[in-house]
This record gives sequence, C-alpha cells and structure tokens, in this order.
Amino acid sequence: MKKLKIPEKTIERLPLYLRRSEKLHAMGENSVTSQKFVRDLPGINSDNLRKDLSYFGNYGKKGNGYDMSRLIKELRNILKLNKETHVALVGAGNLGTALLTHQDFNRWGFRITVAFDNRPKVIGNQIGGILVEPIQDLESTVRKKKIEAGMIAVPADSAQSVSDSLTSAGIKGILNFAPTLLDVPDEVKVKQVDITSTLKELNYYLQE
Amino acid sequence: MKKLKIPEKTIERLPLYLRRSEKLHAMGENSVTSQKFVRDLPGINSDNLRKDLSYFGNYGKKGNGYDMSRLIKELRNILKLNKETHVALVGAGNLGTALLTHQDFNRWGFRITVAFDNRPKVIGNQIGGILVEPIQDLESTVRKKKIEAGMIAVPADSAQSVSDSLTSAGIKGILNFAPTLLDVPDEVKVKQVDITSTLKELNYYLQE
DNA sequence: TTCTTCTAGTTAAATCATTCTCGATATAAA
DNA sequence: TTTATATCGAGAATGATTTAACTAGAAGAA
Repeated sequence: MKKLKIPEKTIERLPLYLRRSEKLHAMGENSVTSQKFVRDLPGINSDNLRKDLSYFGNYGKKGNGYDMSRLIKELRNILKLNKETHVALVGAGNLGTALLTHQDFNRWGFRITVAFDNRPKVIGNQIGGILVEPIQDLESTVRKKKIEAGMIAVPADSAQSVSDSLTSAGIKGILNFAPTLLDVPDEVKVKQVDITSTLKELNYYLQE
Repeated sequence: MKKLKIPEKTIERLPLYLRRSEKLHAMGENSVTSQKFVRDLPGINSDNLRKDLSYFGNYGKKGNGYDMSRLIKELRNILKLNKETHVALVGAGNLGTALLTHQDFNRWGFRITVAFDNRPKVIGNQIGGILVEPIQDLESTVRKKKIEAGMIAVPADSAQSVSDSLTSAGIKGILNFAPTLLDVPDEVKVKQVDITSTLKELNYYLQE
C-alpha cells in the first residue's frame, strides 16, 4: 500500500465500484472475485479493479475475492461519504431546478442547502424546499453556512464570476455545468459537466 | 497530417476549441496564435492545441497563427455540425424536462424530436414543444423518424433496457445520464454523464 | 499433511497522452 | 533583397495509465 500519486482515472472509477458493491451486497453476495465484480461494468476489467483498489489497501483475500460489506465501508471512507457535504447551487434555471429536486444526492450525504440566482423573477421562489436567494448574498451566506462545494448552473458568460465568488467564500470544490473552463486557485478542484460539448463529441463518432 | 488513431482526449477538446474560436471571431479577431487562443482555456496549453489540430490538417500559418473563420469552419466540419442530428430523449423526469427545454442544443443542429416515458402521468404531456410518447412506441418511432442519437434520463435499473431498445432501433450514439455503464454493440458510442458519481469524485478531493 | 487450484496484489511491459525540441516558413524590418 | 523574429507542425522524449506477467497466500482435495 502506497500513498499519493493516485491517478485521476482511478478516482473516477471508485463511485462505480461503490455502486456495484452495494448492488452485489443487496443481492446477498459476500465474497466476490474481481472477475465477477466487473461482470456488469463494461469498459472496466478485473485488472483495473485490483490495481485501483491496491492504491488504498489490501482489501481482498487471495483465492477468494473481496468481502462486499468491507469494500463498501472502505470505498465510502475513501470518498468521504460518511459525513454530510453542504453544497450551494448557483443558477436556478431548468438545470438548476432539476438538480435541486434530484433526490439521489441526499442518499450520499450531499445537502444542497442554499441556492442563488440573479433574476428577480426567480429570487424568493422555493424549489425542492430550498429558497432561492439573490446572488449578492452568495459570499456571506456560503461563508456563514460553511458550504464546502458549489454547483454552477448559470450561462457561460457569468460562470467565471460566480466561480470567483465561490472560491473567495472558501469553497474547495466546484461542479460546473456551464460551458466555460474555470480559472481557480490550486487548492480548488473543478469537475466539468458540459452537456452540449459532450453531445458534440458524441456527434463526431456518429456515422463515421 | 495523418488520419486514424485520433486520441479521445483530442476529440473532447474540439468543442472547446470551437467555442473559443467563435468567441474570438465575435470579438473581431482574425489571426490568433496558439498562445493567445488558449489564454482563456485553463488546463489547455498551446502545445495541446497545435497537436490536436495537426491530427486533422494544417490550419495554421507559420509566424502568424490561425484564422478564426477558417478554424470555425474546419471544426464544425470535423464535428459534423453542419447538418441536423435528430435525437430521442428517454425519461421525461426532472432532468429530462431540463434537457427538453434546453435551448442551446438547437444552435448546434441537435433536434430532440421525440421523447418517451413509461409513466401514464407523464405520457401525453407536451414539454418544450415535444409530446411525451409511451416507451412501447420507442423502437418503431425511432426507426421511422430516422433518429441517430439518444439521451437516456431514466432510473439506473431501466437504463440498460432502454439502451437495448435504442440500439436495436439503429441508434449509433447515446448520451447516458443514468448511473449505469451500458453494454452496447461496438458500432455504438456511449458518453456517460453521471452527475452523482462526479459529485462523489469531487468529494474525494475536498479537505484532503 | 501435501498437493492442486484459485485469485489478490506487485512488478514489469506496453500503450496512450502530453510536453519538449527543432526545422520550416511566413511576416516585418533593415 | 537580406536579415531578424515569430510561430506552426513533425517527431522525439517524457510522463501517465493500462495491460500483462508473475509471485504469494488462502482454501479445498487427496
């Protein structure tokens, strides 16, 4: 077991492993080999799984496989899912509304506790039980409520300024749905979810 | 200029290049060097840009840079954005609704022309000008209307079966929002957009 | 107990992606 | 025209990730 220099690709796969472990656990499987584990994960092979897990510890038993309840615990621990993470949503448009009403986040400890917008028509609305506040209050509210992560669902041209506000309020992680690459300080991690770009990318592969 | 074996990562960046070119073009810039081009693209450097573009042709002029209107044309051509692409949406829930009402797709020739759901309460509704049809009609309608790509926004446990229907109806590209890795024939390309997983991934990097 | 079989996890090789180096060529200045 | 300067694009070198080969330990059979 080493530490540090864990590939990003490995981290990307951990949530999939967690989901798969829970599925198998729910199916009553206890000891599962790497081969069997990846059976329902197209694009991932048993080598990937074993190598990925080996970055964090020796969770398997030679000749046997992995114990699902153990693995679930370890993965939740690695991904820090045993605590609540408070999230701010910025931009309560179509996508923002979908995110606010998305129930699946709760299950993993993600709590969208505040939402912001700059449109008078939207401010004051209650969406998914969350009050939409004016964007001007972002920094103070985020700071006061100790929000750790932000979701940006605003138009492209305001994304960077929203990002600046979030980071200056102390946020350390951003999930960005705007089609804008964000310039952030080193200690802040950004994950980009650019649906239109992904669709264009997909389009490239159509009728090659 | 070679052909074939173009890295996936290169394709992922092309939409960003296109967006950036259009921005610069709109700003009245004609000839732009690779250095200047990537100024607003954090995480991408001029080497990346030049290498990526060199897979497709010699679009630049030594000593000068790239002509924006030429580059826009080339990129739109590479990404096949000069024609309409008909898209089917499956799953008219929160996210599905956001996708149906998202205006940005139109600008790039993507037309969501049909939508499906399996909930009686939703079937028959008109969302963003599109009628939600029963999932049973998926295969025949997709085939009849010559839909080329599908967006899957259904719960995890029905994603694979929806994917099977789409591919057997002849679809060649899938944008999958369900947290399920899809098993598809070789000729079908899948792009995964798994928001919850991405959030978990982000969570890993928080307060390291 | 000893032998066989299985499979995790380590190390090594191969593949893939990024960064570096440099020659070629266009523009502008002398 | 000649020279200096800028920058693209090809290929080499480096770095990261994946795949393959191998070692070691656990379980069950003989």
